[in-house]
Amino acid sequence: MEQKHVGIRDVAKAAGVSVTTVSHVLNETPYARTSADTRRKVKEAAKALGYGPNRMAQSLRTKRSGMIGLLSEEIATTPHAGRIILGAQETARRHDLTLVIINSERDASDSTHRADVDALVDRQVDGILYATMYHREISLPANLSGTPAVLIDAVDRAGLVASVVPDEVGGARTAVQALLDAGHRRIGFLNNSDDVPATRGRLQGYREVLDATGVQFDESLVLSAVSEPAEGYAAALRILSADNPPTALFCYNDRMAMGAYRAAAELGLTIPRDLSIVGFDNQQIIAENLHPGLTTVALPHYEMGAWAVETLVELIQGHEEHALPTHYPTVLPCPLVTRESIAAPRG
Amino acid sequence: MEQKHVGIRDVAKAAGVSVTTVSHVLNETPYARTSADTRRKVKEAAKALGYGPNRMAQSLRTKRSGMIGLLSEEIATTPHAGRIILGAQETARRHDLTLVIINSERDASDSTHRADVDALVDRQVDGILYATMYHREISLPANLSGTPAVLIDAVDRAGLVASVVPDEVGGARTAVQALLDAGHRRIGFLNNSDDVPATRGRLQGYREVLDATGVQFDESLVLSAVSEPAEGYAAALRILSADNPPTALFCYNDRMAMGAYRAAAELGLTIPRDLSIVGFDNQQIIAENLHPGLTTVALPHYEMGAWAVETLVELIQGHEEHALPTHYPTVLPCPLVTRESIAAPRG
DNA sequence: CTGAAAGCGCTTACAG
DNA sequence: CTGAAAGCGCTTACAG
Repeated sequence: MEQKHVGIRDVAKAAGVSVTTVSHVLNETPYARTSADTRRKVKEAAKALGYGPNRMAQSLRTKRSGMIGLLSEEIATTPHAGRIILGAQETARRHDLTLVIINSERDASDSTHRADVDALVDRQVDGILYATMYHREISLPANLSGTPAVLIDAVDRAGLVASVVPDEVGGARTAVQALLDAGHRRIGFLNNSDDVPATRGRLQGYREVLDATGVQFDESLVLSAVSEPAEGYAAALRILSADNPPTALFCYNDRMAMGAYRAAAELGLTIPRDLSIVGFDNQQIIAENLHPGLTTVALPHYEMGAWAVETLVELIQGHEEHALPTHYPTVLPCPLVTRESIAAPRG
Repeated sequence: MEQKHVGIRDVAKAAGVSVTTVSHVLNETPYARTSADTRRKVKEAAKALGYGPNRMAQSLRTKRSGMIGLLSEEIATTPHAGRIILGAQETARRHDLTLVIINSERDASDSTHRADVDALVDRQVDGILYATMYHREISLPANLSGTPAVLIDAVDRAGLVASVVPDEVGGARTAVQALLDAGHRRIGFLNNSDDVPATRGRLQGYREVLDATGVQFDESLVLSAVSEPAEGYAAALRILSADNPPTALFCYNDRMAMGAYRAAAELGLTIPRDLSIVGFDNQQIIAENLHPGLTTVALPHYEMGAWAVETLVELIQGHEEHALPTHYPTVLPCPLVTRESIAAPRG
């Protein structure tokens, strides 16, 4: 039906007015006064013709594309990423912004990253979101500096751009507190062996809350391993077979917790009767389907995506005064998701 | 640094030539002859100024935006979706196309879908990819008809637009054949209870390969349930506790297989010694981390994304002659991923 | 081999 | 309250 593109001129002709007037009524230009009758005629003509303004032409004229770019490392292939996209997209839509997503490989070269940024800049995006697949410290492509930007789940080594990350310390405190509240005092920690912010933050939270409760920190209760089920299994087996084993385990993530479940089963330990476990990440498919369901701490992916867009919008509009100094990353809470893997210690 | 936008005029000025010439050398216009010296000067000036053409201005002029839209239902939140995006994006990049992703809610209204299509059309995308979160039959928004489009993991009820789906029948044949090859003859099938193409196709494949092998179809061996771990567990418990239970289970998906593993464990059955299991989907986190690893059939998500973009590019370029009649959906193979859950039946 | 000029579809001072 | 005209940054016949 709309074989040939219908433009603002067609609407003007149909309504018997000038294109100027059509533009004013369709955009509801605040200072432009138009008669009710004219407005009606224009709107009717536009609807009848199925007119939609050519956004590229608009952008060219207004210097605002209404698009923001989301540059992400492997985001499309990592399980949590979807919620970042969702949070960003729903928020973007609320601001009438279209999200353009570019997925780069995890270990892409600097020049690839620069090319991705250039692609976005050439497309005149109004701002850029830069997301990593897990909480990391990164250096940004130099050509990003000309465009408003915010980092998601990452902090800028140079401390120049706004960023939002999960509250690793607080999340760990929450998780361990749940164990303490249930009465546990010997709490093992299966930590990640990578030197990333989450590793350090979760250890810090673990220690802080133990301190606050007056429980002596016991180094032998903390094991580091690759944060996957197989390694979590091995580490759990080791710690649970030791003398004076812990009555509860705080796992760096749900994947390691998955391994810990298997270790417990092999050792004849029933969860949570003989062993309480708390995870981190709230990775749906794991936490919901382990038996019993895994109590864990959720990462605020959706919220980070939403926050990032809100902040980007402020940057674009030049309301930076409202924003905090960008070198302090914004930290979002990690709430506890209670299922059935925690009980009081035996006896 | 690049405070004010550098345009083609700046390059022309710096190189001491006209904008026409700059355009020709930068775009390598085939019929335009330029001296080697001019080309060098232009390229140097462009690089020195960090010039990148304004894609919106280009598009406005050329009527080709170089963008294709990916409209998806919940794609960002479903575990497999990432691979569709990845396949589509890598292929798009190879064709110098930018992918614009719009995520719509699963049960969005028709008007929301229309609005999403309009958003893409207003942005002048050259074509649209429409993806669903699992193999489905759908009706397309009417306003899609003006734009080249291809469906991913979905077929058009009206049979008008090109589409690509997994070979459900073939995948099921492959899965069941693996069980037959191991020597099983009593093979249970835990099917999905939803009336979707995968349910029908996988049942068909199961029957076909049984027939081909001369194994009598036994209705009591086929159970239908919600395709989740809990229901898979219940169904497996039921079928394995019956008289003359099957020696192997073909599960509609890995999630149900996950439940079947638990049922087997409770029944004291060791996999694969006492019971062989084959799944469908190759959902990484499940299939890899179940013990023993789950042999399953992979869905060609990446390939569907890639195929869809290739086909869309042909449609855009008007090479439809190459394409098959669009009312036959293209079907892509589902290969077996062998792990450790299949062995010969006991005794 | 090179350049002047029209025009893609809009918005926006500006004039009336 | 309404409209003629300039111009956003490019590409592309066309002329030379």
